[in-house]
Amino acid sequence: MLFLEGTSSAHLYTVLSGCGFRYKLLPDGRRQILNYCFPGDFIGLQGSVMQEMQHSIEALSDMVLCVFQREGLWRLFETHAGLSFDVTWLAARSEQILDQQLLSVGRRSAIERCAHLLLLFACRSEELELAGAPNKVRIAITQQHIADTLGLSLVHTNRTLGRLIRNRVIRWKEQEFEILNRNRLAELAGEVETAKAVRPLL
Amino acid sequence: MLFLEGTSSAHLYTVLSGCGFRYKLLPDGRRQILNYCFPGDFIGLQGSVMQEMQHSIEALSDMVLCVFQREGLWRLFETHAGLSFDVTWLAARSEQILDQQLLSVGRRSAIERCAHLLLLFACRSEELELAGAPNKVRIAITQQHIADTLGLSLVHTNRTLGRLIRNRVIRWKEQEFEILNRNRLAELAGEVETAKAVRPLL
DNA sequence: CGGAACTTTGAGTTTCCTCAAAAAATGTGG
DNA sequence: CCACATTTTTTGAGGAAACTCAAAGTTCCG
Repeated sequence: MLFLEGTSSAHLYTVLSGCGFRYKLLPDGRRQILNYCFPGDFIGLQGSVMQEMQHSIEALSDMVLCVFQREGLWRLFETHAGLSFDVTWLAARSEQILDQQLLSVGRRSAIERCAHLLLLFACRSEELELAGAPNKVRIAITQQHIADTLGLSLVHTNRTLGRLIRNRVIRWKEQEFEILNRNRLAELAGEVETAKAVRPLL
Repeated sequence: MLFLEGTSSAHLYTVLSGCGFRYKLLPDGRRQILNYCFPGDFIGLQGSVMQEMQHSIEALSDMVLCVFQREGLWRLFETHAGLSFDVTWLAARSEQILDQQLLSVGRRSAIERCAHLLLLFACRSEELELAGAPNKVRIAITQQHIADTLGLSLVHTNRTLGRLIRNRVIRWKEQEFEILNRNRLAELAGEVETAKAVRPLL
């Protein structure tokens, strides 16, 4: 599944299962991943509200989406105050996550960025109760995805993750990583873990 | 004027005049500016919707704000579908700008970041019709602000801007800069200028 | 006029990048 | 289950972008 930037997609989606990510490209191919979309997330609000999408979306695993008609958004606001409030809640929340990423990419070192991202994945995973075991996160990404999320090169990302692995802060096997030393990770990220917010169910 | 992170501000604001910026700090003082707030922008949606603000705000000039009660937001959704739609529109728009910044900070070189930011300022300034002369932007920021917006050090920012000035791409005097070669700037930024969106007036 | 804030420049260092290639894992068809 | 192609991870080496420290100019402002 793939939506391309610039297309005026007529739809809004809610992720029911699976996950994917939003990203932007520069003309020469450099890619920046903006955020990840997990179940419960809303996709396409920008495209619904603005003229066209300014980003692209790609799936990491099979996704099941609930589709809304774009024109329906306006009707939703007229007739379902509660739901439209939730839409706005989700928008505010994803803005918060973007804020965090921007802080990370702008001001944290490579190892701090990795620590913060892994912690973010862990938090979201727990929030969704996707987690089988605690501190284990199952997500189908490659190191290239991590590099493009953190604004680092693939090679440097690999070396930095390697450092975390060698120091027994995390473990990384196949499509899953495990946090061995959460305190150390939080210390590196330099941020208090975010209080879990009650998420509305759309 | 200053709002501190973590405080549970009971208010929502619309900027009527003046401008400011949102930012986050790391424990050791590193600062990342998230975005700038110009007239018409909405401040505090996150704080209204989530438990507390995760960022701080600082004014660059005297600001006149229109204050809403936080509890009023829910009532607004119930009674004024049109206005609540606009609130969401503004949220989607600021998310778009955050996306752009994230791309910039993550994947552009120092000179590309500067070019992109200057262009962004110019676009917003024109959109607001604050601009006296075309290609002139009046904004009360220091190079430290630019550095903290772009995730660069002050020294490197200074050298990079110096390069743009020496090459007659821009001019910089006091609280105002002028774009001398807009094409070159756009070329460096590597992005088509965004189509102007019709902004709702709150 | 003097102090504070901001800009500019120099010098040396570090982080992160690119290029290149090997090793390991994954997937595919026979 | 194996041979082969592809993708992903890992390692080495050298280079460039950006950083830090330090200090000198400038401008701003009371």
